[in-house]
Amino acid sequence: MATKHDQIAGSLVSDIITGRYRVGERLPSERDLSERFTAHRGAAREAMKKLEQLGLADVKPGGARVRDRSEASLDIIGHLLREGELPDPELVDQILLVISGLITIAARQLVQTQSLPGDHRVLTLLQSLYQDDLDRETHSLLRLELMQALLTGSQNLPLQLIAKTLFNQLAPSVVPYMHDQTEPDRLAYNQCARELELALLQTDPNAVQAALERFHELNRTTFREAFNRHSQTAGDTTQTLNTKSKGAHLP
Amino acid sequence: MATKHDQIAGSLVSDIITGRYRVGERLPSERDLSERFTAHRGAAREAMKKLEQLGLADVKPGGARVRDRSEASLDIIGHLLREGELPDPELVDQILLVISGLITIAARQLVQTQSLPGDHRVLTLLQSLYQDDLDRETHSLLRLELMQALLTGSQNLPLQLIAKTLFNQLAPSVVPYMHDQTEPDRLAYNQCARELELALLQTDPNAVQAALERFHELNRTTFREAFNRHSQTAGDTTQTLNTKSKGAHLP
DNA sequence: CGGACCATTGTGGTCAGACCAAGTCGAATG
DNA sequence: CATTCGACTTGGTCTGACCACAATGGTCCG
Repeated sequence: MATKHDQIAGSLVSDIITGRYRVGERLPSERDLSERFTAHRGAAREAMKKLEQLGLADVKPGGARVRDRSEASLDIIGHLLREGELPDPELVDQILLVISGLITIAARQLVQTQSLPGDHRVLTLLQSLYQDDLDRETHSLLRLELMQALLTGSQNLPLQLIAKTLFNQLAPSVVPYMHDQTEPDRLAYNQCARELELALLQTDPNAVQAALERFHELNRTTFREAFNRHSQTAGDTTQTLNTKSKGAHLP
Repeated sequence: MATKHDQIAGSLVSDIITGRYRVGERLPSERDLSERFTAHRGAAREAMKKLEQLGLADVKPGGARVRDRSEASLDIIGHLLREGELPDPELVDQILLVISGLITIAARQLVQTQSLPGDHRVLTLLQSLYQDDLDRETHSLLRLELMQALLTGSQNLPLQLIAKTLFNQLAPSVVPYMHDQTEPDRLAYNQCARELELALLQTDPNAVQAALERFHELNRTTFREAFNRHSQTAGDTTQTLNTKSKGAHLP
C-alpha cells in the first residue's frame, strides 16, 4: 500500500484531471480530507503540497482552489497519460512531436557551434546503426542513445532538462506496448542515418534537420503501429485498475 | 522576511548550484539544519522536500545526497539565472534558442493541422504589428502576444506547458534590463511579419519556419543589445548582501 | 431597505515532541 | 582480511496544539 499522502494526492489529482472539480472550485479542506481518509492532517497537508507543486491547485489561507490546466507544471503529463486505461494517443503524438523538435534544435545547435571531430559520440552511434545484424531491441536502444547523444552534444542545459522530463514521463506509459513492435524499416533507417551523417560532417543545419525529420517520421510510424495494435485488442476492458483481461479475438 | 523553510531551501539551493557541495556528497541532516537555522525540524524537512522537488537532491532514510545537475528539474533554470549578480548570458541565449524552437514547432503544427480562418488571432496580431505608430512597449507586447498565440494555436498542451515554464523562469531575470531597449528595426520586423502572414495563409510549414527564424533572430539581437548595455554599466553595483566586487574596467 | 462594518468561524501555516523503520558505519568476530 | 551484526543516525510519520489570515454571516448605521 502506498503511503497515506500518496493515496490522498492520487485521488485528488485524478479528480482534478478528469474534471470532477471545476476550475476555481474549492477543494476539500485539509481537515476534511484527513478525516475522510482516516489520516492525520499532516498527510492531507502533504497531499495538498503535492497538488500545489504540480500546479493543479492554488493553496493559500482560506482554502485551496483548482487551477486551470494550462497553469500546471509539465509534470502533469505523466498523470494525464496514466489517467485512462490506455494513454491518449493524441497526447502521445504531441509529446513525440515536441521531443522530435527538441532533438532537432539540439542537432542544429550541435553543428552550428562546433565542427564535431570524426570520433564524436553521435557519429560512432550512427555507424553502429548501419550494421545489418542488429536485433530489434539493440536497434531501438541505439536509436535512443543517438537521440540522447544529440541532446547532450548540444551543450544546452535547458534543452536537456526538458527532453529528459518529457521522456521520463512518456516512457512508463509507453514501454509496455513497445516490446513486440513490428520490424522497423531497416533500409529507410540506414538511408536516413547516412543522410544525417553526411549533414553532420558538412555542418549543414538545414540538411541535419531534413534528415532528422525523416528519422522522426520513421520512429513515429514505428511507434504508432505498435501502439495501434494494442489499442485494438484493448477494446472491451471495462475494469478500473485490476484484472485487466485483454480478450483479443479480432477477425 | 521569507518563511523559515524558504530561507533554508534557498541557502541549500544556492550552495548546491554554486558547487559548494559536490555531487554525491551528503547534505546536512534535517536535525542539523533545524538547529543551525534555529527552526523546527519540520521547516528543515520542507526545505529538503523542495530540494527533492527541484531534483537537486536525492533524499531518503539514511541521508540526503546531491544529485547531478543533469538530473534536475527544469525549475532550476530560474535559480541558475538568479545566482549571479547578472544572469549568465550564455544560459539566457540557450533559453531563447529553445523558446524560439518551441514556437516554431507550434507554428508548424498550427498550419499542418488546420488551415486557419482569416480572422485567426495570430493573423490579427500580425496585422497589428504592421502599424507604424506603435511605441516600443506596445510593439514588444504585441510580439509577446504573437508568440503566445502561436503556442496556444498549436493545441499542444506539453508544448504550451514547457514554453510557459521556461518563459516564467526567464522573465523575472530579464525584464529589468528590457525597459529601455534600443529601438527595434521596424522595417525588418514588418517585412518578416508579412512573410509569416503569407506563409501562414499558404499553410507552408517550411516558409513559416523560415519567417520565424528571421523573427527570432531579430528578437535575439534586440535583446542582446539591451542586455549587453546593462552588463557594461553594472560594474559598480555593490549592494545585495555580500558586496561582491568585480574589478573589470576594461577599455 | 441597502451598504459598510465587524466578530465569529474555518482555513492553511507553523511549531513542538515523540516514535518508527530503514539506512549507515564501525566494531567485534570468524 | 572479509563478513556479520548491532548501535546509532537519518528520514518518515504521527499526535496535538497554537497562530495569522481569509471567508462568512450577522449587526449596526445611514
